[in-house]
Amino acid sequence: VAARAGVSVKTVSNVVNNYQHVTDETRTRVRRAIEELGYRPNLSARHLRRGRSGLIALAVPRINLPYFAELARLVVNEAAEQGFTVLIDQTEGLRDRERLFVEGIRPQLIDGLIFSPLALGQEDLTDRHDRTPLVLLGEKVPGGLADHVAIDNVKAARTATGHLIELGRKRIAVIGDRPDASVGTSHMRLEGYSRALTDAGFEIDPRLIANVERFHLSDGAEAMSRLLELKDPPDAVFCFNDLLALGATRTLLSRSFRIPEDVAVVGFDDMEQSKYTTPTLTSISPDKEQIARLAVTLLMSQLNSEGARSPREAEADYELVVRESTVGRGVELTAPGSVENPGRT
Amino acid sequence: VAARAGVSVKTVSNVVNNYQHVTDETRTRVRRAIEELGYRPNLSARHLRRGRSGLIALAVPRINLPYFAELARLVVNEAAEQGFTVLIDQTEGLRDRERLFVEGIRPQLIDGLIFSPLALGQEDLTDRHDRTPLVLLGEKVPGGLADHVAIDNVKAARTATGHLIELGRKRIAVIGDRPDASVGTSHMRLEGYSRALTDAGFEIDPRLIANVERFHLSDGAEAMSRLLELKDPPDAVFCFNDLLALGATRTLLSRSFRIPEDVAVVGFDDMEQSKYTTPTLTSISPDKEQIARLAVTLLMSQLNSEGARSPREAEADYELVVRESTVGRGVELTAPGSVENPGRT
DNA sequence: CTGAAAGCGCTTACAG
DNA sequence: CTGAAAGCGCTTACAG
Repeated sequence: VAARAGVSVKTVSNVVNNYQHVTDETRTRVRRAIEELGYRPNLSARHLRRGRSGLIALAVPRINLPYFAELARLVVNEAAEQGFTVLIDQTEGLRDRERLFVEGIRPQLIDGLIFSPLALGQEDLTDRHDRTPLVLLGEKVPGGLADHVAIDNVKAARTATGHLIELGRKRIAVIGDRPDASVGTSHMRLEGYSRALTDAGFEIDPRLIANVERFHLSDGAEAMSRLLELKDPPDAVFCFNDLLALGATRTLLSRSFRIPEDVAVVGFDDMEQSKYTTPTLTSISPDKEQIARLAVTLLMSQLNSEGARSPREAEADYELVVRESTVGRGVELTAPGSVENPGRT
Repeated sequence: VAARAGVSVKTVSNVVNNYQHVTDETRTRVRRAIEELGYRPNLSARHLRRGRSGLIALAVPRINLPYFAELARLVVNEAAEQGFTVLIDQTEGLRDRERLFVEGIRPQLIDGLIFSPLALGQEDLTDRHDRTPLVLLGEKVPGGLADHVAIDNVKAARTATGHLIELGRKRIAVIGDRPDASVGTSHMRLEGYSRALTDAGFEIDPRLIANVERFHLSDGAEAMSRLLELKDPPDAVFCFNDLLALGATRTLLSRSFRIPEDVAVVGFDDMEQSKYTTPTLTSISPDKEQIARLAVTLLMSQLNSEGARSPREAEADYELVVRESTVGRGVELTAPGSVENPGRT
């Protein structure tokens, strides 16, 4: 290597890696040599030798979905602070692809995986051969087989539904049930919705539960259309994410329903743009920064623990951000949105 | 390695890499051995030996901005088809960070870089020591120093402005000038705007040119506020991206201006959600899929060409998607948006 | 504080 | 069709 530009290989290595025991003078001499020769250490070689690559993967259904895009941004930043680089995998929410990633599609290249599954089942984790440290996000896979970060979805859905009840809404619909995904986020949010209604002495009307294939704009728009066809249509709708809510909003406004006067709308995720839609969208806002931080921290703790550590659960905070879609322009203040019901204390 | 599970190292390698000259029987025997031992090839070692990592980086200002999120999705998919994995860098649009990435922050780890710069200057490319293949996106850096993919921004801006002129608008404002960025996208779009006006015999009123710090929602909202304070406010506004347009829309609607009756709005980028806002947003829609494909293709061609190849320019198509924000509900058809003026033929 | 050597786990000419 | 060996470019005990 650039050894003959001054001293020995060892010394160069010491300088490059900022180790001790090098005279200041030698250090500058080596630095200059590196500069002159345009030397760049080969990271693949370093990885091979160190047994660690400094790469982690983030696997999400689709990176362009606002929630995942925002999360990706935070994970990339958080990882960078720990000296790690993030590479992106897209599962499309397909079970087969999700299994592939959990099984380790890039053997021994990545040091860890942060994974937001949609369809993964417990048995996929039990079968797991790959030993890459894993942190699961959001969707809870039963069995406690891996580290997991999420907010309390049941409680959050209760908060959202409770908000609508407090506003005096009587027929509260929900968009986002996915009956096929027996376990998971949808299920927990539906549970929270049901509990809130029951607690308030409401009956649960199954016709007000609209299911969807995916959590996209078009699904929300279509589901809302179906709800409006009921002979006794809803006066409020709780959507399991903001995209569904925007889709529903579109349907409502294009049919000249007023929001919130005729139908109040609540979303989930609090994506960036929900502050700027018309009306601005009331939404459950998970602390995404905290989620990203917890995920990276848990991953690092796995990396630094010898052997298998017992899996950990971490719960992130959330809050309900109240905006025009439930309370109208009346309370529109200068602030972008008032806050109510913190996730935990 | 798993050699003693059957034959020799060479044979195992042949099997793993799907080479010829292995009996079917041997092949299955080796496969079984691999399975039994749970063997995973070490990719770092392979990279070191092959001199190629199969990793490419995508550097964008922020991964959560809808345009870049959508682009990232397509680049990741396109790269995956070529057997490459994408890792994400965020520059925040800061010149110093952009220089860092162009200089090669991960020496010899990535095989190539797809880079969407905001602040990079010609001299940053001239000084470049790093030899990693590079493809620039969007922002054109003069000097023809690297491969480059973009749409014709001048022409696209002309199309957008021309659309407003055809609709009979007289005072057409623009949001998105960035006077400090002397060269670049903003500049070209402003140029297209000016030409369209001049061609139509309009005078250019500098008070109708609103500049912004960044291309975010809040910048659009603020710029629109400023334009509305003019004693002769605009009856149309062309925003240099959809986020600016949504911010402007928010300001307009919250002050009870009607879109498009009072003010027509055109955006740029045609992000997913612009089909579902109220009103839906007329926007210049670059062919993002084509951009991603061209970018990856150019990168691969650099990888496969021995020595330095002379830089190439590739132009992607665009179209103007006309929606409610310029023509109102009247023409709302069943289709998500009609199309006008293809980018090129 | 520094030098010479081994080894991380692959792949690939080179013989056989 | 297969075996034994060299080498990718680092880092790191091990001597000195």
